[in-house]
Amino acid sequence: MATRGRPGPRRTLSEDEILDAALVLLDEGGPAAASIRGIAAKVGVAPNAVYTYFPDKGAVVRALVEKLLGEADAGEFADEGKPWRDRVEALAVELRRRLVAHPGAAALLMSGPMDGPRATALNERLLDLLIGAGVEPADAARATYLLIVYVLGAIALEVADETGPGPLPPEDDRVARRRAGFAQIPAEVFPRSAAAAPTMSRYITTDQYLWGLHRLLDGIDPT
Amino acid sequence: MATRGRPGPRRTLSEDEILDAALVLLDEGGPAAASIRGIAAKVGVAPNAVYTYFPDKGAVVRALVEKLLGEADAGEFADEGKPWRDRVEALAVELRRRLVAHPGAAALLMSGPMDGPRATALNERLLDLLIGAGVEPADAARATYLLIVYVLGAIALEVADETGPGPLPPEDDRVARRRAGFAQIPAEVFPRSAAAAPTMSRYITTDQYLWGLHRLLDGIDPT
DNA sequence: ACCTGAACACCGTTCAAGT
DNA sequence: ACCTGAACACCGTTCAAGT
Repeated sequence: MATRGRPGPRRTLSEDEILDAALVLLDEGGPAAASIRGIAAKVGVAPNAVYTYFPDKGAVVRALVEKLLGEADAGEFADEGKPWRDRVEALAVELRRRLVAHPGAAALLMSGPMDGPRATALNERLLDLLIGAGVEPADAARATYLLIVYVLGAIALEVADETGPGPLPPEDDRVARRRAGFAQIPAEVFPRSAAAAPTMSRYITTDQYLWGLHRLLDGIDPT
Repeated sequence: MATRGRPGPRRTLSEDEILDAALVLLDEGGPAAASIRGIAAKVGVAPNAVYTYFPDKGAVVRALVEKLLGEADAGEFADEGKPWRDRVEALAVELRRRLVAHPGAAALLMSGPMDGPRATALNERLLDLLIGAGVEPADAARATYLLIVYVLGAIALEVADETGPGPLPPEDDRVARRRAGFAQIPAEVFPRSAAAAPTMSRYITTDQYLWGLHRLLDGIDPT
């Protein structure tokens, strides 16, 4: 559906260039840096030129979240030859890997409804996989949502732990910093938590993430 | 530890008054309304007077989240006579009820690390409960985190679904609105999702929330 | 110690104008 | 159609001053 009328002087930008600029700013400087004015400066136009491509800032954020979700929706979990648990695990790991690479953007994940086409595609993939595994369709729908809540919740909590801008430090460093924090818990007031501090400091690791995922799959497993 | 020197002209405010004002603004006008300037106007001081009580806006938000978490950490789930599953359920329901009553504030839940005293108290309570139920301490720590991820993730996704300011409409209305939205899913592209639309529209209900919680408890249950 | 007025360096967004 | 300059109504935060 080509629009009528003259094509205009030129189209110096594209939606994707704007989203890429927003993501880079988010990665480098955190949420404050990803302003409309910052994005415009990054791509070399006046601030209000952005409004030619997106109606408002919320639309930019929504499009960025969608784009990130879409990029994660691919990979080995599509291999129908593998056991369904392995495929779910592959998807969960891939989603986490991609989103944690952009902590500033990942923090925006749950800032709006998940109703875009990419989110629906993710839902569809998981639904299909679970039904293929023998889960009753109605239960598969609920289980899909449960999985999405867990995966996105775990990722959101993980990146929420990181304060400033810049990329996420290596897992080991983050665990060490948490351990130092948990060491401050007063054992007189919170004896259980103080005793569990070594375990708690590993919450943000891949193995805790997978442990949780499998406890959840245990509750879903139709066999 | 009383501070030395003269007491000052007067202390017209308290931390709690500021947090209450912030919560009311958040409830009525959404995140944009809960500005430092808005809060100051609401409590009748100049904008910068707020900085006598909190070092910056982030501290106000963190304190508000902590306060909300603390308020939810109470109730019947403390009854040690009841089965542990019922107690976890009571806590989960209470947390959701209280947080969903303030959707604007609930959206801030995962915007920072959960390391305050109220969050630790919640952790302690759950840990104690699970260990009392016979779960191995190391597993209990992991299970506690799993439960927190699920509960907060589900609540965050639920309130993310609501766009504007004002209180959350009744559950029935929200379900109806979602059903209308899901009805738009193209069945040719997403056959599974389109077929599951009636189930999906109920994701934000109490029974789906509890269903997910119990699938998760099934994976944790030591018996 | 606590509060105020004024200012600084930002925002998102709109509008009229240019091509 | 697309972009610009200028402006509007906001932000969070700081500073010097008052009591």
